Amino acid sequence: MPQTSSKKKISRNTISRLSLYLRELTRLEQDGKKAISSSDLAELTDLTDTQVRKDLSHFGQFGISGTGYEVSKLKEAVRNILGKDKVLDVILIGAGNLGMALLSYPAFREQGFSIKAAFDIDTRKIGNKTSEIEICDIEKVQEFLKKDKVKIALLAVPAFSAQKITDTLVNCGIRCILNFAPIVLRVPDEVVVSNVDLSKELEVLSYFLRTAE
Amino acid sequence: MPQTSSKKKISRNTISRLSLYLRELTRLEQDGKKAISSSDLAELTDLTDTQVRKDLSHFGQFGISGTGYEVSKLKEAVRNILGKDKVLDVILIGAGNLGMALLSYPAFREQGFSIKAAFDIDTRKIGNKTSEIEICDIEKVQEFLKKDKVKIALLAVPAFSAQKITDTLVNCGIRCILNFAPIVLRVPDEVVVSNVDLSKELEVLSYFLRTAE
DNA sequence: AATTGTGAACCTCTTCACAGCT
DNA sequence: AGCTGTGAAGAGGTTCACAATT
Repeated sequence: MPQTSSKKKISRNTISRLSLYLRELTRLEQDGKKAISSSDLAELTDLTDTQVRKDLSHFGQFGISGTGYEVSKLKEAVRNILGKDKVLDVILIGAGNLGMALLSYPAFREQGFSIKAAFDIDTRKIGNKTSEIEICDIEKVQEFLKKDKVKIALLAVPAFSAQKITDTLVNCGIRCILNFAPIVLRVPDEVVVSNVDLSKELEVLSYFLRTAE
Repeated sequence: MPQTSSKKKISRNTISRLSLYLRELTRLEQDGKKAISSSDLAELTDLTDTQVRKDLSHFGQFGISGTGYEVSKLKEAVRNILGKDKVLDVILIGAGNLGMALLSYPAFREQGFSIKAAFDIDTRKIGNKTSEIEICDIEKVQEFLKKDKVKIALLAVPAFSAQKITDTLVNCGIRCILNFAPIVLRVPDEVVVSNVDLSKELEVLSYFLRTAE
């Protein structure tokens, strides 16, 4: 099997932390900061200096001994690692309360994500327009994905219909799903799912609230 | 220091998984299922049977050798562990797009969480009512928390104001924060924060999309 | 003098393997 | 026979400690 570049498998936690670094580096650059040390970056992200250096070391050597990291250079490097050097196209499935909030969430565009289309099953919603995006019939998602090779889907539908739609999406070439439905999705190995589960997060808080008493 | 019960510290991941178990157990109970084995529960949550048993073993012995677990009994046990035997009161800070979506998110009430009040800084929004909740001036949150001892806050405000409001909330007795702002919040040790960071999740997907190519 | 990059040590979480229970 | 509960082993992730670099 031909291996393009890095052999070692990088953990999801490492990638999550890279995302935090990118956020802080972007702020630092805007604030006109030129250089930063691993310990200062750790301070900003509530991590340790070694953790920062170890994370970065998986992808190359970006620092200067005695000086630290050049902010804009490191920012670009992390952007590239995360695949954010180009705009990422996504589609939205489900135009309920949550879906509509996602549509009008300005941070998406600012962060380099572009919602190309939105779909819903509810005929009363179809045809509505928000933030330049028209809501289309879910039946047309297959047709859409045949033309437009979007790889990422935001899934904001009720739990009971999430698996069925997921199967369709995967069949049509979707490779990444950001799932808001409170259900464990079944997907082939090559498809990546991230879950945003508000109830789960609240239950975690609830547990720690109780144990702290 | 008097220790109520268990000494050992339970990891956040374990608690997250308990939340998944609770979800599936609730479904199983609704479907009329009486008993379930650790391997079947593992199948439903995409985990391993040993993981399920190990997680539960931290809190006691709930199963019957040779038979498995009684669904409704285990469900109640997990509910209690997570502190969901009583309704959990929360307040909402920030009534923008996301905040409003949270207000009208029916799953909250269904899952035993109750939004007691909502606050915003924007005078145009103050006074509006959604789902029986009136949006109040953020200036009144201190006064509110003096009377109503809510311990959990949903923080859906822009990143630039998140830390300042957090400081106020913590001073007024808030102990748990579900943070939607893309920023690492500084809080005292006794305060627990969970983060919901859409950009981070998308960046993780973006990374895995790129490496899969 | 300050800071990076990294092997080794350490720690935490997951999985194995099996004794013991129903 | 089937399944739980758990000590021990294994895997994975984090931190330590320091040589190397500017």
